[in-house]
Amino acid sequence: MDFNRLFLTCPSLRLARPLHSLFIVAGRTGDSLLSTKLLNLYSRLGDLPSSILVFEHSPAKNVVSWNSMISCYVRHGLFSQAVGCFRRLLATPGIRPDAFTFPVTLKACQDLDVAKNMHSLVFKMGFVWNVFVSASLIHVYSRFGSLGNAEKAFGEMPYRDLGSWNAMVSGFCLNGKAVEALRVFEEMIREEVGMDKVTISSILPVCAQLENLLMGMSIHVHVIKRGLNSDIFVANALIDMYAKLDCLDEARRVFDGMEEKDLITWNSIIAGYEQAGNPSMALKLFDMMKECGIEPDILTLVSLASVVAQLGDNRRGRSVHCYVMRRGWDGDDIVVGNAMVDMYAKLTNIKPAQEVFNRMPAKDVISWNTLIAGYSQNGLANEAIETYEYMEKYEGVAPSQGTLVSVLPACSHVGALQQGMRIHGRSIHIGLEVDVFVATCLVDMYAKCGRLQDAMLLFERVPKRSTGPWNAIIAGHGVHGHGDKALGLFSDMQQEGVKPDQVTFVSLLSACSHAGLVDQGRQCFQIMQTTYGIKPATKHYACMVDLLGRAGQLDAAYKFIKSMSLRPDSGVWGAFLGACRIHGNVEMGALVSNYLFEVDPENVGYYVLLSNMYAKVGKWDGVDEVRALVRRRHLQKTPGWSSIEVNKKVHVFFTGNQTHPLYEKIHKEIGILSAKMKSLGYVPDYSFVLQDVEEDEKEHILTSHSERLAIAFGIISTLPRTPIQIYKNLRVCGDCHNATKFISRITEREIIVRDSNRFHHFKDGSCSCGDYW
DNA sequence: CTAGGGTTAG
Repeated sequence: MDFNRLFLTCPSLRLARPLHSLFIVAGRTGDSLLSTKLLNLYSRLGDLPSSILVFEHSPAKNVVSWNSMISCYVRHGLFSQAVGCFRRLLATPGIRPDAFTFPVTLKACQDLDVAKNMHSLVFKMGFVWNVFVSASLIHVYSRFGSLGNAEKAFGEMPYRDLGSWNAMVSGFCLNGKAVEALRVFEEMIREEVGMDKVTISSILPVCAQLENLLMGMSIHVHVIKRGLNSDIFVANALIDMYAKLDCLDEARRVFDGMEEKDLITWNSIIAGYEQAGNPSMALKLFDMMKECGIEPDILTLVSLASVVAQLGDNRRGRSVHCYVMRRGWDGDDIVVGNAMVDMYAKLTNIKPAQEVFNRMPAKDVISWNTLIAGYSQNGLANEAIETYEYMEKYEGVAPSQGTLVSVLPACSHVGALQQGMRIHGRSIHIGLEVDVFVATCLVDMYAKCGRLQDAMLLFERVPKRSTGPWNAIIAGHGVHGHGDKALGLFSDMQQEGVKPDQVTFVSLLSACSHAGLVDQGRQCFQIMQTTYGIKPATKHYACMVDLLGRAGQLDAAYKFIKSMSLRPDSGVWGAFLGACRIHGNVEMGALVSNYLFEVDPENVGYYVLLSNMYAKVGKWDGVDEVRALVRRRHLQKTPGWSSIEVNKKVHVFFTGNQTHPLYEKIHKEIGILSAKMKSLGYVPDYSFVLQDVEEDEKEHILTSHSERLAIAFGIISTLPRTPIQIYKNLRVCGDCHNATKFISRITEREIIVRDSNRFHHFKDGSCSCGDYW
C-alpha cells in the first residue's frame, strides 16, 4: 500500500475513509509523516473532526504535524483554537516552533497584544530573516491598524523580497492610506523590485481612490504585456478601477474578455453600471449572473437596491427586500439595512423605510443620515429635523458630513432659520463648517431662510474651486429678485476660472427672469451653448419661456417653444401658462392648457391656474368646465400649507386648519386685521376662490388660507415689529399677496413670504416683487 | 508532508 501517494492524491472523502481504516489496520499510525499527510488530506477535503481525530491519536507528533493542525483550524476560521494549538505546541517538551509555524499562527491572531508577543518570540528565535514570517508580521500589524509597527517590522527586515513589499503596500491599502501606499509602490519601482499580480491587485484600488487614471492605465498595459490578464484578482481590480474612474466602456472590455468570472467580477461590473446611472444595464447583468449560476451576496443586493430605486420599480424593490430577509442579512449587516432604508425612501415609500430603520438591530450614523435624507427628499422636512434632533439628543450619535447635508436642505425647505443656525453652530463645533459640501448647504440655507447677507458672508469664506457654492449663492440672489447681483457673481465665477455647469445656468436664467432682465437672460442662454458647450435641457427652456413670458413677450415665448430641439415638457408649458395668467391672456392660456393636460395630466396646479384665469375675467362656464375635468380625472388639489418657525419649532398650517392649539386667538387676530385692512381700502378678490359659494363664505375661505393663518400666528406669538417669515408650498394666492401688503403696513412689520417660486419681501405696504397681481 | 503578501460596499 503506497499510503504516501494515496494520501496526497485522494480526491474525495468517500475514498478517504476506507483509506483511513486501512491505514489503522496496517498499523501505520505511529508514522508521524504519514499521519500528518492524512491530517492534511482531511483538512483539504474539509473534514475538521477527522483531522482533529488523526492529530490527537497520533502517538508521534513532530512540528510539521502541529503546523498542519494549526493551518487546519485557520482554514476553518477557528482562530482561537488555532492560537490555543500554538500554545500547546510551546508547552510540549521537545517541540520548537519553526519558520512555518509563525505565518499561519499570525493569521489566527485576533488581538494586537498576542501579535506583539508573537513578534518578540519571532525575534528571539531569529526568524525575522524569513521573508514569509516578516510579511506575516507586517500584515498582522496592518490588520490592527498599527502601521507604525508594520513599518518598523518592514524596516528591520535584513532582506526583502517582492512579497515583503506587497505586504507593506497592502498594509497601507487596508487602512485607507492611498497616498502612502502609492509612495511605497513608487519606491518599489525605483528600487527595481518589480511588481506581480499581487502588487497590481492591491495598487489598482489606490489608483481609483486617487483618481489617477494615467497610472491605472499604465499598469493595465503592464498587465497585458506580462500576460497577467488571466488572473481573476487582477481583472476584477481593473474592472473596479475603470468603473470608479468613469471609464465604464473600458471596464466592460475587461469584463467581456474574461474567460472565468466570479462573484466579485459580477458585483464590480453591476456596481459600475449602477453608479454610472445605468440601472437597466445593471439589471441585465444581474440576470446574466443568475443564469451563470452565481449566487448573489450582500454586496450584490446593496447595488441592486440602488438599481431598483433608480428604476422606480416598487415591485422589484419589495422582492429585493424579501430576498435580503430570507437570507437573514437584515439582522446582522448594517450596510444592507441602510441600503434597504435608502431604497424605500428613493421609491418614495417612506413608511417601509421607517419600518426597516426601526427594526434594525444596530444602527450607525449612516443609518440615521439615510433616514434623514429620505425624509428631506420626500418633502417631510419636519420629520427630517426632528429625527436629527432625536439622533443627537437621545442616541448620542455625532453628526457627520452626510448628516448635515441631509438635514440642512430640510431647514432650507421650510425656512427653519433658527434650527438651521443651531446646526450651523454644531458644524463649527465638529469642524465641518469648512467642508465645501456642508458650507454650500449652509449658504443655501441662509439664502432660502431669508438671510441673504449672512449667506453672502459665509460664501466669502468658502473655498470656491467647485461650482457648488457658486450655484447656491447665485440661486439665492435669484429667488430674492437680485438678478444684477446674480449676474455679477456669475462674472466673478468666470474670472476665478470655475467652469459653470448646467445647474449654474438654471439658477442664472431664473434669476434673470425674476428680475425681468430679458436681454441678459438671452445672452446667458447663448453663452451657455457657445462658450461652455452645454446643451440646453428642458429646465433651461422653461426658464427662458418664463423670462420672456413674464416680461410680456408671449409671442416670442411661443415661438421659442416651437423652435426647441427637445420635446417641450410640462415645465416649459407650465411656465408659458403662468405667463398667460400674469398677462391675462385667457385664449392662449386655454390653448396651452390642452398641451399641459396631455403631458402632465396629474398635476392639479395647472387646472387651478386655468380656472383662476377664467374666474378673474368672470368666465364662469370656463371655471365649471375645468372643475368638471378635474372631477372626471379623479384628481385632488394638492393641499396648500404654510410654515413658520417660532421658538425653534416649525409650525405648519393647512388651509382651513383649525387644529392648532391657538386657533381661537389666530382667528380673532385675523378678524381684527381684516377690519383695519378694509378701512385702508382693502377689497377681497374673490376670483381666487374656486369654490362655488356665497360671498361671505368666499371671504371666510380667503381668510382661512394657510399663509394668512401662519402670518396671524406669527403676529400673536412674537414681539411687536419682529420680522415675520413664512414659507408656502405652492404659489402664494393673489388675494393673500395683496392682503399681506396691508398687514405689513398695519403692523409695521417686515413680512417675508417664500413660496414655491421666489421670495416676496413685504414692507410698508408694498412688495419687492412688484409685479403680477 | 506544513508557509507570506491580493479584488467589490451604504
